[in-house]
Amino acid sequence: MKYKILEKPSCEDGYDLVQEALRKKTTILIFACCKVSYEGRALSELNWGERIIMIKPDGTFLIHQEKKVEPVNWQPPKSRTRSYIKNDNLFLESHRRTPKELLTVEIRKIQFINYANIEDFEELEQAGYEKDMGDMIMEKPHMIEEGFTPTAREYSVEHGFIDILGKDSDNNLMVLELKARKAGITAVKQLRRYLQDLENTDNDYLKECESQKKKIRGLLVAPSIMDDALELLENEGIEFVSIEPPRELKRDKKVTLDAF
Amino acid sequence: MKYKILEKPSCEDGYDLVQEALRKKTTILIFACCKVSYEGRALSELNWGERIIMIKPDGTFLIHQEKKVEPVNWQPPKSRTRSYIKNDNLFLESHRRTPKELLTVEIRKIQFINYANIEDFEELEQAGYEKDMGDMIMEKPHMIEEGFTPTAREYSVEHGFIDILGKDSDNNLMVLELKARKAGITAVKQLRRYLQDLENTDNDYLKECESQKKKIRGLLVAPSIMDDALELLENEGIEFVSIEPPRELKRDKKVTLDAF
DNA sequence: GACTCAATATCGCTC
DNA sequence: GAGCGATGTTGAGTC
Repeated sequence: MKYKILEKPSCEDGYDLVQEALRKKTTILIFACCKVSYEGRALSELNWGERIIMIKPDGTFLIHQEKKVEPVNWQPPKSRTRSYIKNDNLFLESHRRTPKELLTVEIRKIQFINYANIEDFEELEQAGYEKDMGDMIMEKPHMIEEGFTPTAREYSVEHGFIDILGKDSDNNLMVLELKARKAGITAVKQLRRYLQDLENTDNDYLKECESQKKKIRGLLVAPSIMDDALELLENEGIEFVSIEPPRELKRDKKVTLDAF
Repeated sequence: MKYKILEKPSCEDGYDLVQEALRKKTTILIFACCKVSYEGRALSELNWGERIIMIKPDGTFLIHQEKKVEPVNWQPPKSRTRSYIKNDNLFLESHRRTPKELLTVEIRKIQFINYANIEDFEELEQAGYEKDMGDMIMEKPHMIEEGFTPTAREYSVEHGFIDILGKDSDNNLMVLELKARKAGITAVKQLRRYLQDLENTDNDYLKECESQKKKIRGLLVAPSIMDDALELLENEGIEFVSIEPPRELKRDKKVTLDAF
């Protein structure tokens, strides 16, 4: 059966449906008056009120109030759900091992409850992120400037990773910090710290640069930059390169490639 | 009416129910075969498949697949939902102004659809966070050590805010960095940066400290600490104080206080 | 499993 | 509305 719905069932009938749904590994939706308590990484209590409960076949457990994107309480995938009747109420428990977390829902009045056998074989295709930008720049380094040659990606320094490291046509070292959205002052500070890290590092290549009087150029690469960030960047002698993150889905790309 | 459910309705009937639900500002749940596209801060496409759609009266729009805690696509509160019929299919659009974002769902087969008038006047009560730790330490400073006196909270320095600033019994300056969970190396680095910031700041009190040969003590306060963080901390001459975040709900506290 | 980093992060708070 | 920090962040990739 694809799905089953019970309207205003007793807690006992609700319990039977939950058991059936868990056995069949289906997705459960409940609209009910409930009370919620959580203990684990933190501690929380939510008094009686109506909410929507969703339990997914992967163990995910969500409780939504009528506001906000985020669930008021939840458990992550691989949590174990069990249910029982106590004092005529329906209890749902979701348990996680590491870290030890327990979510307990006490239901006293079910408005409706259902389970659904979801058939979905598709995955989200997306674009427009920092990684896509990095991929694009590695493929087409001339987007940064003529003669730019990337030499490393995710290059580790004291305070983090430099997104892209490379050389310009004069063999100056170039340090690229990528942002997929409008760059703020934090992005400039981050890049500044990486540049300091590089200067403090004992690195043969850098020593060679120094002996040849090569510069280290810092470049912030983003679609746009905030005013205060631009000011700090100019004071620090860092350059700004405006590049939009690629807005092309892989599927579109694949289609384009297939055409040739 | 508290709620309404339609099983396997036509897209036209589904459209009517959506319109009614939007007018009544209720929460909508739909289990249907749909196709989703999003364009805004990023870009995404999700091909035909069955999902659960939730639209809340605050404008929140969620699309859940059968896995994960996070929705596969969504819009935040205050988004505007509209619906229409095109090519015999039901379209749902959720639009946001700033930043400009559009989520479009095309539904070709509805398994069930309902709206629910949720009554919920409760808010989540929680404990076990960094803020609770700070409150506790401000109330009971001797938890840090005998003679500790807090002087400021959220004290602003170049790279951020010092959680708690204070003095020990010898009038040495104490800089506390709080973490509600196991402290990692980033917490130590953060504290180290704040200490550097303080030393670089032109501050009368600090000058006075210097003239009196007072020290600046950095303290990382957390329930526990990772090995590498402990190593760095010891090298930096920073102290570690183990304190568990308070696990007491405000309601419990209130009851306790009322008892006296 | 632990660690690191990005995210359409979301959310609450301050300015 | 922008900016900043915390989050039971989640999720993905790497080691």
